[in-house]
Amino acid sequence: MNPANRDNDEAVRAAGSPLVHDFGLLIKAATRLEQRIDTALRKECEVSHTMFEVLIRLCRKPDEAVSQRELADDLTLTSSGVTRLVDRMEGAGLVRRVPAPGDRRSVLVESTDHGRTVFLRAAAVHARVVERYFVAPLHPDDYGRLTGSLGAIDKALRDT
Amino acid sequence: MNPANRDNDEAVRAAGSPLVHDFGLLIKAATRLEQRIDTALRKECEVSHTMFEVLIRLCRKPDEAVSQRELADDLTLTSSGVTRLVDRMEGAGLVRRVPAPGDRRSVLVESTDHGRTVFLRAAAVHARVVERYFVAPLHPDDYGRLTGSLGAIDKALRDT
DNA sequence: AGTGTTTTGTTGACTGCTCAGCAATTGACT
DNA sequence: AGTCAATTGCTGAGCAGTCAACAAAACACT
Repeated sequence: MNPANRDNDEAVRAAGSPLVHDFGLLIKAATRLEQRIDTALRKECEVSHTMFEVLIRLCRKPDEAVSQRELADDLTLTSSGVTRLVDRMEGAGLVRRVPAPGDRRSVLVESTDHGRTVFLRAAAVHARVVERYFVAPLHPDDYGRLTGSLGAIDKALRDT
Repeated sequence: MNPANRDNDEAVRAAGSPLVHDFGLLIKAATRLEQRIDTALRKECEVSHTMFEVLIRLCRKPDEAVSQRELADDLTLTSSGVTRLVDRMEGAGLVRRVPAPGDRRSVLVESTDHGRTVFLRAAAVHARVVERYFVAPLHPDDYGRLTGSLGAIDKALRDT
């Protein structure tokens, strides 16, 4: 058998490996899930999923202002990505930039009243989709294991 | 208590809900995982993660040519996204377009020899990252449950 | 106090996708 | 055969992010 054929067979084997398939499943499920949420939020609340994630972070504690850097880390975005995201959200009246007391480089972002109102409507849409495609398909005792596993993966990623 | 305060409290409660957190974990873990793979593949093999996924699909069976439509469905992309992706991959010599016998609208895509070579190198990189951040962090018996759960979620998404 | 390093956010140029609109081909139904 | 609908891929325009380069402020260390 010549080398080209060996390569070919090896490629076929590698492409069919269960690890490749399982990992693909994670990426695909997450992608599809995010797309569902995003289109639902855009249609019903005129907010993108990313904006919704910002609002989650901002509404977690009352009157909590969060620096753009912190947002970037939380959302796995670059700082310039956050700059532009906050630009759009500010334009839509969802958030407001305020200077950070004690650090004149930093910019804090806080939710407006309108932002909180939109967040509440969006949270209902979000809950509906999550319930339907994330909770309902799972056996009840698999749910806890799934989140535990995801937590372990996330930890491994953050630790390095 | 006035309505504004009630909204505020409700927003705080919604933002802190465990479902919101757990779902965020899934999205975040998948995003970070994909970013790792993508940067590793770009650095070591000069291929994006999306291109790698195309090669997986094309190398699964020897000499299997796949239509662009099929690729679009598999990768959760639009057809125009695939058009442009295949343009770039063709430019890089990884794949080749061939006319579909029996349907003059459709375009089949097949891997070149160079595509298979690159795929083999990329598969090694992919395996390394997946092993480290997807397999290693999990308890062995959680792995099977995780993929089962992901399969159930993916099925629910595809069925509707 | 002064100097080099790090952190923070912004900007210009680019990438990789989407959406809307299109032409070509195919299929479905009389 | 003839028409109307659906499918397939392509293109222009636009959006949401990246990266590289930057200025301003803060920090570290003599």
